[in-house]
Amino acid sequence: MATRTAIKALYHHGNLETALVDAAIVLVREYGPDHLSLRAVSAEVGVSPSASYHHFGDKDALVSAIGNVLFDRLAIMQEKAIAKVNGKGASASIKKFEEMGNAYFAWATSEPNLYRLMFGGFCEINMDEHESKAWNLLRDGLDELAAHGVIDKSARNGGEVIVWSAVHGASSLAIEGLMPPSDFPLVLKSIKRSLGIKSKD
Amino acid sequence: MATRTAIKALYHHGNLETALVDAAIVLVREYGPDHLSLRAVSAEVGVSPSASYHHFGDKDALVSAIGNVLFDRLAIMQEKAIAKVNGKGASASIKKFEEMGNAYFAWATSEPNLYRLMFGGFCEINMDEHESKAWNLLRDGLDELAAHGVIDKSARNGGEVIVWSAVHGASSLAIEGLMPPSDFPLVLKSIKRSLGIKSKD
DNA sequence: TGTACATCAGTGAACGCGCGTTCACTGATGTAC
DNA sequence: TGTACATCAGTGAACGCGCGTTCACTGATGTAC
Repeated sequence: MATRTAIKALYHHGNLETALVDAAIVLVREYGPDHLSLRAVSAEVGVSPSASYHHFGDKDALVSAIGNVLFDRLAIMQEKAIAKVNGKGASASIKKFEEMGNAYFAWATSEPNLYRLMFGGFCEINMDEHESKAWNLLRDGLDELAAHGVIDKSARNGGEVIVWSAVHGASSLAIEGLMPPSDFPLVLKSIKRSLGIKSKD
Repeated sequence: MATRTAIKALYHHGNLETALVDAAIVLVREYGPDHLSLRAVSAEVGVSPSASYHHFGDKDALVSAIGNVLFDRLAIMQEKAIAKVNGKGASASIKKFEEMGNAYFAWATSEPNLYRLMFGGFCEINMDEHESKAWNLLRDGLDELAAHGVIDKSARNGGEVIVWSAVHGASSLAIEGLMPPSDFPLVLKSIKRSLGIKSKD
């Protein structure tokens, strides 16, 4: 029954929690992490401001939920980029590693406001769940490089921190207009050099 | 005359602009860059909210002023750190370079809220004046390394972006609890490796 | 040195606004018999 | 299958608040003569 469904859609939402998070992401993307308000998010979804309180204890809880979703999305973008790389040898593992970095940087710079929310101290990030998703990608990538003998043990050790620092730093500086995005290849090359991966160019 | 001075101190401030910026920094340091309000800043100084408008066109102008002052302070900290290094040879230039990085990281992690204001998209940074102060320090440091033959031309090229990305990234990740501060030496070592500077340890 | 006056640097009341959060409520849904 | 009722997922009005900004104003200061 169309009426039934329409009423249901209007009244008992069914997916309010997800809808609120999605709407919040739309608003953050547009107006920035400061300037986010529960009332605006509720209005965007078409629900009363107080409805949110059935799903989130307070505004901070919503913001943290957003943060965790964004970490997921970023990781998914990276996974897609890796999946596009064909082959299995040492050079494929290098290519995957590069594409992971490129995907990260591309996502960050194309979504500056979302990236600011993630890393600007706005949200509590659930380390166990989401940091480790980003972290695991990086760890696996480095492990693969090590397994193919592309990097040695001493470079493997602490590689995650080294790589993430450089890529995150470049993303952040580019977003804030302190580094031209076109310089990212330089940063990527320096990361490879610091890990002992020879550049082809 | 004491009375005269007291009245003057109360009324015509003389240094309101500076006082507002200083008070704002105190408040940002404590409560974060979001949560800064012109009214709170004015109250902190002991002046009416509208007084600020004789010195700053709007809130954003004050925030940008803060940002520029903070970039200065950070650069000054680094200059102090460099100044403590004795000697003139190649190894002194390496030591200076390391201390510059350490000073940057130490300042950032000890003032997370100030650092967030600088790099969180809150303020317009006056590139010509202040970015170049940070930039010039880095440029000079790298030039000195090159002059002493510690790094070669290909490493010198683009060195600023590479170093700043890594150090800024590590600072930001540490502040957000995504990297233990004790890992910074690893990052510093990797920077040196990527520039071709041999680690002593 | 004293006075008149322009300018400077503040005051304080008021504006309209959007915010987070609360509360008593009610319509829709699911379940037990 | 039908009914009674508990629970779920919303409504909407209201709260008190702090905000950025404006405006007409006034006391203090500096300057010209």
